Amino acid sequence: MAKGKGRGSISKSDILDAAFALFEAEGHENFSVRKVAAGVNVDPMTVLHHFGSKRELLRAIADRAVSTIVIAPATDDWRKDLKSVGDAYRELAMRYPRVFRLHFEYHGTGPADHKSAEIVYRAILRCGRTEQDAAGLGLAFYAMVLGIAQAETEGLLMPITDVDEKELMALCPDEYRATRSLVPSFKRLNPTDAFDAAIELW
Amino acid sequence: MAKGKGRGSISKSDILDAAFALFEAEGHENFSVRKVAAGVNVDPMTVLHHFGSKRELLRAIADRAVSTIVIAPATDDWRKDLKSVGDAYRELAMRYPRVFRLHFEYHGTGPADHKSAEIVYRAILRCGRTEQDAAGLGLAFYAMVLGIAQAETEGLLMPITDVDEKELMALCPDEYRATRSLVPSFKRLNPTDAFDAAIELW
DNA sequence: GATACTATTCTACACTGTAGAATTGGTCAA
DNA sequence: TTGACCAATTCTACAGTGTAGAATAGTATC
Repeated sequence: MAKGKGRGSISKSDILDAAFALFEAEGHENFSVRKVAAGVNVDPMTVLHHFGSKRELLRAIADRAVSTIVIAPATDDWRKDLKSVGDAYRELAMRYPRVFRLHFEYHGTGPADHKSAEIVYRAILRCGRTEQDAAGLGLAFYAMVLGIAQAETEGLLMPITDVDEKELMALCPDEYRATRSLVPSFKRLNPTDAFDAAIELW
Repeated sequence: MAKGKGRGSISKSDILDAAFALFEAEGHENFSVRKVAAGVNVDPMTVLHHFGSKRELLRAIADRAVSTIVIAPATDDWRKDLKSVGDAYRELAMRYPRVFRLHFEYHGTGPADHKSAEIVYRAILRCGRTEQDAAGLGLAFYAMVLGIAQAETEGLLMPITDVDEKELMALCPDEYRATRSLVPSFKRLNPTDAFDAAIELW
């Protein structure tokens, strides 16, 4: 069963596989180079030899996640295109919620992938924006999509809990009139609907 | 000069001050309980005694940042209100770029503060949304604002560098037509204008 | 076979968070 | 004043971290 310890018995991508799985299973805090190494029965320094440093290993994990995004090709409906890019990122976030955070850490909030960026820019240009506006709006769109996707993984774009409800209802009734009036809506919040509503703004 | 080492010579909030400053100066990676302790000439365990754990100390740092936000009171112009909430978060992000990240970690992407949330919900309700839409849009607005603020701290909502320009111009001219056509606009991108344009959508 | 090279492991170091015990100093009751 | 109690502080120790640098093993080229 045990693979020999000789050279080549474990490849760089095997290590990345294990690292990715470990990160997604254990989260950032409990992730360590040594655990990755133990998982593939290899010396910790072997991991570093292949990836240079823990930081670069994490970057590789983030890149691997992004590379699994599937974007639908552009259509003739620009809003639909925006939505499908957004959906792709949301889907990624739900699939790998923990790894998704790394994306923020290593790519900030900009387009990590030229292909999806092109779709976004094309869509925004097509709805009659100036080029200067389109540049800024494109990045803003990304920021929104990633923000929403992350909110979803954190459980913030979900129906509020009873505890939350109590907290909100404890607020001063006329100082927090709007907040309180929305409590029933927060209770039946649907992430997908919320996301769609946000896309409708564009 | 040296404060006595007796009890009470260093308060919990002194420690928090030092921790905050250290985090903002050194970043998440180089932050440690032991360094905080050394900075105020105290045993590391004293720090933990006051805050329970490193994690809770970080949470306290994040809370302290959020508590410095100054939100302009609501006006009769709802869009102006949205903008001023957004500006407040952007300003916070620019003031404490490193600590700002913690906000993501500990509050996700939802409203950390009921006061600013109330302004947002009130604004969105006032422009004729249904309550169900307003609930989702309110959270989406937050996600966008925090996303943009973070993008700005990462240098992504800035004019692109010559290196970036080269990379973009190396893309296939007709597959990436939109991206390439926007390059001049990316070069003279103004973060504030971009943010304003995004607010205009609402 | 000798050489060169690269993947892998071994060893060691400085650093981390924090559990648990020991100590110090202040406060209040007797 | 003495003693008891308690909270703030420090001490000690431990298991774990990333990784630099040296040692080793295994493969490919001459």
